Amino acid sequence: MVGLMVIETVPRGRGRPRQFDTDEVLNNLVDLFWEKGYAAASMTDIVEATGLNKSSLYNSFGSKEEMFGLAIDHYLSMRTAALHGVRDGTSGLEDVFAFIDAVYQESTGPMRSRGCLAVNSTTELGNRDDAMVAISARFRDEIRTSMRAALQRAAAVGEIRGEAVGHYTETLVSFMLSLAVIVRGGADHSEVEDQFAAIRSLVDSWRTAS
Amino acid sequence: MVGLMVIETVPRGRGRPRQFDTDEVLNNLVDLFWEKGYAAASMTDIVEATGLNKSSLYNSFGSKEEMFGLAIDHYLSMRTAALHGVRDGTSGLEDVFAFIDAVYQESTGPMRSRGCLAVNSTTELGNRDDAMVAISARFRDEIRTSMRAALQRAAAVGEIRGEAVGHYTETLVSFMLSLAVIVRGGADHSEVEDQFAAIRSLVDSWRTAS
DNA sequence: AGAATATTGGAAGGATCGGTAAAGAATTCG
DNA sequence: CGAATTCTTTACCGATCCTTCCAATATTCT
Repeated sequence: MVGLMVIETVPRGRGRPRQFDTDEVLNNLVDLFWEKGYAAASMTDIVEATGLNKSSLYNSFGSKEEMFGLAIDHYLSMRTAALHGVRDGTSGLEDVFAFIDAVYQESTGPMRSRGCLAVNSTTELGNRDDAMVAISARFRDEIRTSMRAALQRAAAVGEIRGEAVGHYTETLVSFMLSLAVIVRGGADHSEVEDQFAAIRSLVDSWRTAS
Repeated sequence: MVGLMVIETVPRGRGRPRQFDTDEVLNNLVDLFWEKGYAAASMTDIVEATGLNKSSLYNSFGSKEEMFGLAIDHYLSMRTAALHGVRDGTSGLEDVFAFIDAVYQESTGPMRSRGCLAVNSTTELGNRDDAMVAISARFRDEIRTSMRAALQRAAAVGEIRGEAVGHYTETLVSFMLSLAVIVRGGADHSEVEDQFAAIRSLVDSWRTAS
């Protein structure tokens, strides 16, 4: 099959090859901005976090603002990939519960105090930068679309009422965003537990009597 | 009636009296940090926003960090005052709906892009500063307590199921926090509208058949 | 009026901010 | 090998960061 080769082999240009892995640098950038936010992360922090020289960073990734943009994009890609598990699942409410469980794992894991990079960035830069507004909207839409897909499957098999899918979707989006805030705020275990108990109970209450 | 005078008359000290109103300065600080966040608000911004001289600010309010603390406290007092309307109301679900309406007004008003200072600060500084963690917790608890009080009144008169008050409370907290994120993120009118439609529909669904 | 007290204004402080220019090192192509 | 190209290193830039100091100003108490 002679087809379109989407992913080219890495073009080994003429000059000196890079001594770092772009994806690894991106991950380090994500971690840094996730932890400290945009403004509080200095170029010195970036140099330390990536292990690269300042000039190498500017040459390869542009300004701090551009690095942040790349980091956010990278983060969103990861999140989107995770969300597609729910969106493209095969069951209905079961997929929703599985997703909630996954979020629960992260919300009680060692990285919990970082919250969500998208939410953190939205509240830090949301009203100042048009690009950030677009990214924020895309992030919420990604959640929304995935939740709705699962809920529509649930409605299709009669697990829940079809007319309520819209409201239910918004409710799930709401829980996801607020959890990011709560976890980032250093809430203790019981408070997080209460939130998850509430959302699980709520989703469960959506089941039709059948 | 000879009693304890809690509020003394303002002690007019010996020297030159202040030429500014402390409360007004505090309001200006709140507005600034609300709009720009902590890190992005420079001392120059603070000077401009308050109209005071830099030295006057340091003399009367301490460092930038202390000013931020005072601003957050001030903000929380205002929020708490507003929440006590719900907490100490006389009806049940009706008070909840009234509160939702009030939040709706703010979420669609001219200041909507500021979101909530407490939420913004939580996501910006939440995991770095113990004092911020405490303030974040206090803020959430304030909402939680008020919502629970209203829901308990609702349960007492049979509007809703008493066993569900806990879960319902968490759900309302969740909506309040996520709305702050959504609004701050520059969401368009329809998205905000969808969120409110969902929460109103949800609360309405809590009503017992009776 | 004079001493005491407090705020105000402006200038300057060291540190750190994000960013850049130029030389050195490593690799590929002719 | 030598030219061309690219990345890395080092040093440095002006601007801005938050903060402090000190003299000038304004008010109250004696």
